[in-house]
Amino acid sequence: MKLNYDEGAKIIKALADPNRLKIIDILSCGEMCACDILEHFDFTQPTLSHHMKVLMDCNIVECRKEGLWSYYSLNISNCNKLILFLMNLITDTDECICKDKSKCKC
Amino acid sequence: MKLNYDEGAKIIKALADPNRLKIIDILSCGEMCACDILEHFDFTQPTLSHHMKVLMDCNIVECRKEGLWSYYSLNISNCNKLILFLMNLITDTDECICKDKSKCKC
DNA sequence: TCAGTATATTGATATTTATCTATATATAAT
DNA sequence: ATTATATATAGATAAATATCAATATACTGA
Repeated sequence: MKLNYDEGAKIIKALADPNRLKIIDILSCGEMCACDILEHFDFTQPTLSHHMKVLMDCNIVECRKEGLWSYYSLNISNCNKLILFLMNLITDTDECICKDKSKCKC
Repeated sequence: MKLNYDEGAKIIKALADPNRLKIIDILSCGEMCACDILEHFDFTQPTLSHHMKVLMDCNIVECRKEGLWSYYSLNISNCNKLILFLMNLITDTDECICKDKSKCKC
């Protein structure tokens, strides 16, 4: 599966916040429940809930419910796909938009 | 140099737009002047100028002036640093925030 | 010097978003 | 049943931002 600009931008937008980057860093060690994640931050519980929703909407983070708790974890495969997308983007490949002679003279 | 969450988020925010992703894709083949970049888009010249400013403010893109023309190019080294930042973020490394026992029980 | 061209800046507007308080939901324990 | 706890949702607000039209700047060529 190859991401297009819109799909890529949606995921990147989800990462484009220092607090959400920190959440991803925290989850890189393994799954963690919301209340434990919240301890690392100064904002309120609904704000964390909002951030987790943003990360889940783009499938970078997943959730497992157990009793009262929600355990969050990274979807590493999708994280890797995003990084691959970025590496493709900055690399001069044959499929690059630049090679479309119909629109570009380069 | 290691990026922190704020620095990382600033760069990622600059990429968090489908049009700017396309600009980066276009520049991955080499430098190009603004008017040639603009041909790939439907928006106006001031809008492109705005997008280029955003990309330059976070040092992902550089500009070389020659007469009337502004030639833009990727700063590949900084692009790579961003990708490295993301790879570190999603990887369970020793420097991970999780290992800070003072705040986290994981 | 004047006209034309490439790009940047300004100011305005509509949309998005990060955050909060208040409240709802759902589960667990007594 | 009632109370407590973990999380989600709703609604409001302030800040950020993508875009445009209009204008400014700066260089080129006649």
